[in-house]
Amino acid sequence: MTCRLGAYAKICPVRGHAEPAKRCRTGKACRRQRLDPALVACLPIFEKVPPEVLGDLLGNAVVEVHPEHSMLFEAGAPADAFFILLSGRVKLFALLEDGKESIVELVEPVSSFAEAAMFANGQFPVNAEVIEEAALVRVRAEHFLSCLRQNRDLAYRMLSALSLWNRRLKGEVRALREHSPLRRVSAFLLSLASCEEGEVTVSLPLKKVIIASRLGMEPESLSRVLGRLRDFGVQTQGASVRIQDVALLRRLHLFGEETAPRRNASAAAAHQ
Amino acid sequence: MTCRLGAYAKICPVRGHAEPAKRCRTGKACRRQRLDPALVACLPIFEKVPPEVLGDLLGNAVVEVHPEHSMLFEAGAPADAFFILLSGRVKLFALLEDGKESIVELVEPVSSFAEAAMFANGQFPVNAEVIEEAALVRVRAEHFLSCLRQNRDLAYRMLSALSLWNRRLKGEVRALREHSPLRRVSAFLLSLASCEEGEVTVSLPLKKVIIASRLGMEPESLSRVLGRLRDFGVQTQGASVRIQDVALLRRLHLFGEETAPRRNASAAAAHQ
DNA sequence: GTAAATCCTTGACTGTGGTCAAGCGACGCG
DNA sequence: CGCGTCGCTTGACCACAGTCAAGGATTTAC
Repeated sequence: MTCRLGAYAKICPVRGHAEPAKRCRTGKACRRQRLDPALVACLPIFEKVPPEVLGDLLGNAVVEVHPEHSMLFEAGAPADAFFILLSGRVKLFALLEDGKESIVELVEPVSSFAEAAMFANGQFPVNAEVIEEAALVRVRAEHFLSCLRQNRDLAYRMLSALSLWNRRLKGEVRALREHSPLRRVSAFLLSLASCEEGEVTVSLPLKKVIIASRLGMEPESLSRVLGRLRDFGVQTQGASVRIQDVALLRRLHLFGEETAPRRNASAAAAHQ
Repeated sequence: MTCRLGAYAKICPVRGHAEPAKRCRTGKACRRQRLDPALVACLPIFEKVPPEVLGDLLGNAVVEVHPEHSMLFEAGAPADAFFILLSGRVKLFALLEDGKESIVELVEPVSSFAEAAMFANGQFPVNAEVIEEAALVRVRAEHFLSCLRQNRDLAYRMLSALSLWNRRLKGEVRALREHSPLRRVSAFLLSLASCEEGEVTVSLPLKKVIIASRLGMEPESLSRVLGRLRDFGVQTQGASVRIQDVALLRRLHLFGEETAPRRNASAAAAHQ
């Protein structure tokens, strides 16, 4: 269905919610509010969890708003929970012998972290500190794991979803490493196309800035590539893209510009 | 420990075994030989499985050598196994209404496929055909899942490992999307460095061609970048790289070339 | 309605990564 | 020893993606 474009097939629907989970300005204490499960349903581990189960799984979790500089956990502490970052930023870091920090990762919304430690049933391997007022969901390991125990299917669903994500990400890495921007764009367009040949009109599911960044290029470059694709029968106007010949675009994607004859002449002729 | 370089920390040890699992030329029938668990221990799902358990888990699996064009499974068939490709190539594809194929993915060694379908306990969503004589391990779902059932810890270990891989891959995607080749190389070097500041000499764990491809660039570019890094106190000769000042390299990686003063003068002075 | 803002495109310029080609050192082999 | 291959570096060249800046196009606000 996606013709070797696995990487981009799943690109659009999820990730980066439009509204970054309203941030309530609090002083020091972390204010709490109920969590809408839909906000986290797109996370890899929850992707295959049925919505009605997800609520139970999270155990009426609340959103905690933590101010800057608050520590979420320290390395070595028992990993009795994992976290979902809805907005703000969190820094994961290790402390070296000489007291210096070594940043392991900057977590950005929306994503979970410390799940691995929880599953490993051990201790947090690093420290976590809020570096920008953050809305967080703390999921208690005890409850979470007991849900998994009661509902064996759940673990399998998560394994399945994570396997798929691994596959997707690997594909994306490959595409970024070895495909030109033009190929990445054509792959993206093809992943949107519903048919395998002939003409089709697709509508871009996101703003071009976002698409560009997902494809690893600047919006200007995306514009230019779309312009270059015009010679190959791809008309773009606004968010709707008309692909005159899906098979042609696919050849272009697979074999590059030389092998695919331009739609230039015919297109130009048709215009007049 | 890796200072925001998560993506590359795990780059070296695993992946792409030196010897691609000896390929025994067979006619049509698939010859079998015992499987060395060490060959597959590096796969994401098995990464955290203790070696002694891995043998049981695979249930004295054998390596089957399948000739080109053999079908491994068809879409819709019950997903009663998953596969590990040791050598050769396998094509995953869907069949469209009009009978045409749509390639979903080309699987390359060493990697597993169809695990997601097995975990989901359903049917294979696509067809799989060997397109280049392939050494494969077929892991029966029944046995595999019953192992998971008996040893609950196993599923958690796999969840943990897959979560970590997801994190790593996400990091790698980010690096490829938004870091310049120079930054990727410096990140790679820093991930090899054992200390956080001062001088250190690391030895490249792989051939430069391989490193270059992992970092998403041509070997020539890697050469040039290493050359440019010489101005910043990074001397390369052969596989050994001497980093004069790890902290300096880190600044370079984080903030770019402008902010990090060149080691040019001092280095040149030191040489004479 | 105009004005403002946002989104997108286009142009010009520059840096630089890919490509082709040659050169170099190390190593293995007859 | 010469010869080859192989891994790596260097140079020259060019295509092209990033950047800055300007100008449309479209939507939103007032």
